[in-house]
Amino acid sequence: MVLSRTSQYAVQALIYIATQPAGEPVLNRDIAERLNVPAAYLAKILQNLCKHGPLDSFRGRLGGFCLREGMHRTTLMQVLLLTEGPDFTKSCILGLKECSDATACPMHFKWAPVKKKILVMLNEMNLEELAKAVQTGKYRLADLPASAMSA
Amino acid sequence: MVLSRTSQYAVQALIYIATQPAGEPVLNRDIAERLNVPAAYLAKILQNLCKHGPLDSFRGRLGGFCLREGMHRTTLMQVLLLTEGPDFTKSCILGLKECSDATACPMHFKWAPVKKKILVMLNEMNLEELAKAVQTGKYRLADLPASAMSA
DNA sequence: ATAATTCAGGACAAAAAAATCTCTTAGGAG
DNA sequence: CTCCTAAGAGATTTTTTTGTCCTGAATTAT
Repeated sequence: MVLSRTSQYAVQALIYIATQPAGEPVLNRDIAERLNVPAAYLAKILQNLCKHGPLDSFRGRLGGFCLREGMHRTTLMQVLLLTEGPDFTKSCILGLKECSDATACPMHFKWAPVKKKILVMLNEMNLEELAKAVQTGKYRLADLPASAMSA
Repeated sequence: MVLSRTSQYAVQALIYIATQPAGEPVLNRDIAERLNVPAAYLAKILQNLCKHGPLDSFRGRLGGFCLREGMHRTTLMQVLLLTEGPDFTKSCILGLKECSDATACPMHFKWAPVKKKILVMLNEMNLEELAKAVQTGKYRLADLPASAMSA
């Protein structure tokens, strides 16, 4: 329901990075291990988030990925527009190309307000908040991590 | 966002069948044409809806697909549990296997009420209602059908 | 009976999504 | 300067989803 694996990995990774000390790059390898996600695949996703999104990358020793300056407030909506594509918010639940108040599918008027709620929620949630939630220890970013918890 | 193509086709087809006179089987070919959907693929989906769902099928001349007796009130939730699988309602937005109030992902408590609304909506919408909406002519089931409208 | 029609069912093919591999490029440390 | 490390980038593979094809079984009209 709702998100592609790619988007899920992206969001998880960004939240994880946001939990780490700003300015200290996080290794792809460590993120992948922590989230229990394929490292090579995650690398592609992070690459993309660097090109068009809130991430910055550094090569070589002490390299890794960081949130760019001021990007802690990046919303999930902004992330998902990158990972799911720009039509993310527009799609009709029945898959019609054209579905608006004027040309509506039979679910449109029931679905529209619910969809609105989803979009509001995604616009309200940002990485910093989510990271803080994780840092309380009450929430988990991945299934039974098996490895170390962060400070 | 939200539904697989398979589910979209299934819902569209069921609504279309529900708009047709009860007891008069509708041809797969006609549904596919009306919805502008690949016929052979739709056939598989309808087959599945016959085995486990609200549809009934008849072979030979005068054959086709009908809603079973009493199945006009089938909800979208019932349909989607078939097409998306029984875990449809359980899935975590971040993809965690385990995500409940006790073991929550960082989005869980924001997402849960919205998800609830989606599930309520899906439980409230049934084929009969949706079919009636379509019959008013104010809603469309497919993109620019090009072929005939039903009576 | 026979032919025509329609769904059933399995094998197969194409496309998309997810995941892997390999090599290159850049940066830091000795 | 050289080596090591980590991301960049492209090709490739695997898996899943979507879509096609063909043959068989059931039903009905002739």
